[in-house]
Amino acid sequence: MPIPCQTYGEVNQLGGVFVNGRPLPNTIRLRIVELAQLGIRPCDISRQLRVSHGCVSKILARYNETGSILPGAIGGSKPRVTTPNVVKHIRDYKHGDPGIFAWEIRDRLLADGVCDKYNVPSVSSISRILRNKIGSLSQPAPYEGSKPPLPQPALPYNPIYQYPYPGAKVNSHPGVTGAAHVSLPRAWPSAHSVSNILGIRAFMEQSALAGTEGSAYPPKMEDWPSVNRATFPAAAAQGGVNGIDKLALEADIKYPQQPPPPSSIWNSSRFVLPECWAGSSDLSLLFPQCLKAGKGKYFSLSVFNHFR
DNA sequence: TCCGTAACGGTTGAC
DNA sequence: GCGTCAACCGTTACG
Repeated sequence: MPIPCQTYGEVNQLGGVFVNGRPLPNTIRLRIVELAQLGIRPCDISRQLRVSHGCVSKILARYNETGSILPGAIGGSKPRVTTPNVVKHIRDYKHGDPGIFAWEIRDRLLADGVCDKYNVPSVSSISRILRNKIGSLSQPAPYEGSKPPLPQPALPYNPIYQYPYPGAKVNSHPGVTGAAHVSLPRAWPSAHSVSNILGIRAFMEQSALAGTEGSAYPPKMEDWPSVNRATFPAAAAQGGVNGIDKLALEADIKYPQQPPPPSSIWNSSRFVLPECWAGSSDLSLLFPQCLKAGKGKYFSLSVFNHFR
């Protein structure tokens, strides 16, 4: 039984803070995968970060499967399977054979490749379509008229859904195959992959650019907010939770507003802390790939290796 | 002791 | 604006 925590949600058995129903901050998720890649056992990661071992297991499993450390899309509804195209085919089948059964229509949708097993309408759905949308064959369907409907994709899944089909979780990144290993850096250029994230610059730029057109991430909390919050640094002096600043965690939870502009973060190859991070704790705690290069300045490890 | 996973209570967002 | 539904979340407990 988690202990209620007045400000930051609840405290788990390990003493870590979590918010029920909400994903862990990306910083923690990243650390979990980083530590796993360093060969640290999940049980040790769990204890060190004060995250339940079940959660560690889940995050690592997901990373193995998808190459992404990000949580899935929360909320929303499943897309409709009865797209205009499907309805059209149902109507065609019915028109060609008025005595056709719904289950036969379902089989034909599969056989003709109109749908696959994941998005084929149920028999009851087909019956409903026959009853409501088709009814009398002499009447045009609602969307058939002088003004055609807007085109819809054959697979109407909302792009925010990473996995097009239930039970068929595939990586949404191009060129990604199923097999993956935690201990090996990803070879593909995944915006979510740790191998890319470990290039902290890309990490930060994507964070700062979240929400801009073409960004890999929507401008929401799920997308790297915790490292660009004005509240991020001060919490170190207040005692971290899970090795992560409380305020950073809180910032993650509350969807704070504006990340610093990229230009304020990156100065050429140097990572320059935004002013709002003044007095920051050592970022290398969160990002071991960063090397402190002086007051408020960090180098990414790759930059360091390049110049040494 | 470690790990995978089902159950649980919770949040979220499309409809 | 609100309720419903079905996604997802992390924790906990169990084997």
